[in-house]
Amino acid sequence: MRWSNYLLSTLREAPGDAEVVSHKLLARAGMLMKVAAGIYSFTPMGFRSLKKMIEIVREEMDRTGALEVDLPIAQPKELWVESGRWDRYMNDGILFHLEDRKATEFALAPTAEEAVTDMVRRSVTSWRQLPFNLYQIRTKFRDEIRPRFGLLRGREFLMKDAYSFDVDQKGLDAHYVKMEKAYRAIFERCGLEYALVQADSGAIGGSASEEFMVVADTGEDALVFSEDGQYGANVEKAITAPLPEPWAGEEEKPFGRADSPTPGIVSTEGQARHLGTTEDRITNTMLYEAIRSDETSFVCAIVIRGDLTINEVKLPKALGVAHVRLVPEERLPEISGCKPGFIGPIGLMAPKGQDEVPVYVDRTMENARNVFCGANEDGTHHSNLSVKRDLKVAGVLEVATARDGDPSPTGTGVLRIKRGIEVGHIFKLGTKYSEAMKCEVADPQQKMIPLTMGCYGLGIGRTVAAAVEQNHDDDGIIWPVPLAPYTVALLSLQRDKEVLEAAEKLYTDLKAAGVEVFWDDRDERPGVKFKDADLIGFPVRVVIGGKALAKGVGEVSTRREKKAEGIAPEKVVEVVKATLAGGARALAV
RNA sequence: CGGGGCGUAGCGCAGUGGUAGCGCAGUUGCUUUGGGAGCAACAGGUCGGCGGUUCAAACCCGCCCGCCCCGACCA
Repeated sequence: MRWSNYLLSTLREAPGDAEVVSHKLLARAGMLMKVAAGIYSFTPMGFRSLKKMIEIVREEMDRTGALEVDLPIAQPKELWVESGRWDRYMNDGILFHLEDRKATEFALAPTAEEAVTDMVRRSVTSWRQLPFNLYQIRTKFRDEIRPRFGLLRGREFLMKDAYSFDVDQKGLDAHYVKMEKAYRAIFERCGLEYALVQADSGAIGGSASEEFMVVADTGEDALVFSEDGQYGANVEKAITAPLPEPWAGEEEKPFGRADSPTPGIVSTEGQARHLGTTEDRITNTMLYEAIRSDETSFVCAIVIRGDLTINEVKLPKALGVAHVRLVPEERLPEISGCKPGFIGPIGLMAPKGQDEVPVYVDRTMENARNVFCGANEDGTHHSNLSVKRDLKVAGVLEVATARDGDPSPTGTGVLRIKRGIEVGHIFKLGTKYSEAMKCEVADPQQKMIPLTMGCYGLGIGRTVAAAVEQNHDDDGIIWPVPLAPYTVALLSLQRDKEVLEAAEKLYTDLKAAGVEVFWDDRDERPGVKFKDADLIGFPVRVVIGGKALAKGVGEVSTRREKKAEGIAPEKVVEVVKATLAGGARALAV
């Protein structure tokens, strides 16, 4: 392709609303344009990279035997009511929805469990028809509360979603492993540094789930890794080995009722300093409203060490409820009798409809003794609390957030925290949707059984953006060869007959050799062409200019290394092909 | 949804009540031609929208819309 026949304009400066590198560079390179918050257009150049990604995913999915389908984006409300997700997503406010002229409601699908389950239940009646795995690559909609980071969190975005159907857990396990392998193949083909981590399964539901993360500082997710590489988890899910207990081996001292004044000091750090102790001896008591799936709720107290924070993703699961939220500050006095900072586990007053406020302690507090806790009176703490002696504990939970340096659950070494971009997520769904939507088949004993499902998402645009986050320098994008819009940029530096003829010949030869070449044949100065080629990030650059041509050579360089070598024109195609075959990391000469 | 900020030419920005500007990009001409050239001329604007105050509003006031950041929330 020749630039003079293309629609492409680069920008010297990034749009002011672009925040992350991938958005800035894709916009400057003229590949991507923002149309509204979280909604983007791909230009011809940008769409080529997106299509490369689509094809890689499609090839690897097909290789596993998965079957491509096309499910609707506009889905009738009744399907979503059937699965129970309409209310849930509407409450969260993230469901794009609309009405047709008869006021029938539709959702713009954020995922397609309902649609695919509906397709399957209309198609199967016998266990003999299983197993299979259905996938699609289509636009998804999520009215994110806060879209941000360019393509990394859009409201309209391209996603591959796959749904496996089996008669039993064993079949699901096999599908899950197959998908994990396919995802590894996909991200490896894209040349991305990625990690597989344990994850929370979130609103989709189900049991096991793991996330594929591209490691990048701009990532929204915090990831926890053991130093030996044996353990990796999203911080939402991560556990630690038991922490060292500061009170280990101590005798229990007599409980000191309200004997420790902490006037006006609400921070754990300040209280520890004031009381002459360390933060791990200060107990924080947090009051949460736990909301069950049937919308009933109760207030409970969570007791945790002052140097730790409660993980609000782990908490509802530990309590066996659907949701938690902190009790609003203005309601605290009616339950505790004091302001935040002085709340403690002893003497809480149950709100209406509740006999008592159950007190749960984090695992790290189970054996705590000789620690301070709030006295439910402003400016006052109790001293020498011993959990087993002084508290009526409703349960011991594992709800602390893992920290950098905490001991690894693998038993050796400590945990380290890195940031990552979630590009894929695989779930073992189980029978959640098949039961709700009566997607059943007859087993060999003629018993009707709900199908066991898995679901597997992969963000197409997000992965392309993640590739840019991971592969760029000050001058622009450095496309991994498999995702490059064109693999070779051909630059003709002057417009005299010799240069143009030599470039024309190379252009023809490269195309004939099956190389995707983008020829910058514009009437621009050399510097402009160099800058634009670097910005767009073609992995290999071929330059035809008066200087080198006078010596009878063209120049070939890689975007990554930027060291140009003079190559005889008849050798250029060969060198380019060899360089691309090696991933364009270094010139193959 | 809470807090903060922004909205002026394609992009980046200046302009605090009195003729709407600058840089880049664009068009034409001349010169230039190996890392975002120079000179000259030109073109391009409902100053986010609506309403108000005023002799006069990009600027002051009100309402609305859009966008960004922090937080809460979240496949």
